[in-house]
Amino acid sequence: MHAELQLDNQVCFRLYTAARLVTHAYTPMLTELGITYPQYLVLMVLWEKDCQPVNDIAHRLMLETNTVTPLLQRMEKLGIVSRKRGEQDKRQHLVSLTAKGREMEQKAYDLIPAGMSEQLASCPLKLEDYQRLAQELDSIINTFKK
Amino acid sequence: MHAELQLDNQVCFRLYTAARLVTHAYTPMLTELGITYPQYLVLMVLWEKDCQPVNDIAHRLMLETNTVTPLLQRMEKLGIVSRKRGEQDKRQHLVSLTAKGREMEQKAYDLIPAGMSEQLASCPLKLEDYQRLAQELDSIINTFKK
DNA sequence: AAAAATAATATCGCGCACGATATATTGTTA
DNA sequence: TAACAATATATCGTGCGCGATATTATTTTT
Repeated sequence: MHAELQLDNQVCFRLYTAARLVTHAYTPMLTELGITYPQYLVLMVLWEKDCQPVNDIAHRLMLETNTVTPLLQRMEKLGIVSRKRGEQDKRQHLVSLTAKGREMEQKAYDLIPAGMSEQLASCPLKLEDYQRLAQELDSIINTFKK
Repeated sequence: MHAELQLDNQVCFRLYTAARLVTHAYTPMLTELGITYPQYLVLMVLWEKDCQPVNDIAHRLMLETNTVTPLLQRMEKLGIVSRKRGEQDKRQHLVSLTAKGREMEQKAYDLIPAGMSEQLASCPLKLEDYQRLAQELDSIINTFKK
């Protein structure tokens, strides 16, 4: 009977559930693009700045490289990124978008914002709520990041 | 150059990251208990009400049964839950805590709130922020749940 | 410059999470 | 009551996510 151990009092459980459900809401659009949500995150990183080493991508997404490496290998098989050894530092693997990977930006822009805002129509939160939510999540992320 | 596709503008990426990092913060305490975070969630469900069918546990955690079944099988191997066929409905598997599973509630109470509040000390959010955050996450969860 | 430490990436193993499918039991309908 | 639909759970395959460890290349120290 410890109130601290009740599921309904857990912010972490809500984060865990909200993240799963919102990520899941992306899948119809992402399936049309032929990718998963983590792969979409990698694409966003590369659309911002092409040709980055594995470490930089991992840091940007706050993931371990042993998560990102297999992710990139799968994306390479899909033909959306290519990897080549660094010239000055041969330990690095530089990851670049292929033509297909670059073209997916426009498709994503056509599908995803519309698809998500449609699903969010019934959500009572307003723009300012999302902005504050983003700030509070950033506080939490900063508290726990290494 | 689509602002909608920039990582920094994504609430979903923040949810995904915050959930990962906060869950990760539980691991030192959970390792001491010998369980994982999803297993801890199942325990919280059973501490609230012992002896539940797989479906009820899955609904409470908003997970699919094909996620929960293997989770429970692992927990059975660990000796923290037991499963028996339902009497009136032989399709059901009723999941109950073992003595070990029940004893873990006190251990969890001793370890987890203290361990988490220690790590949260440097987080600028106040009690009222967490309460509003919980409400907003509930709005999001309600919007996307089936 | 050889040896040791560090850094970048990869590999392995395990536990989720879930779509698709299978199996057994119960409920419903013709 | 026999056929059919629905329900509860399980199994299988794939993709994360990460701790532990390995490999190769670079940097630092002796």
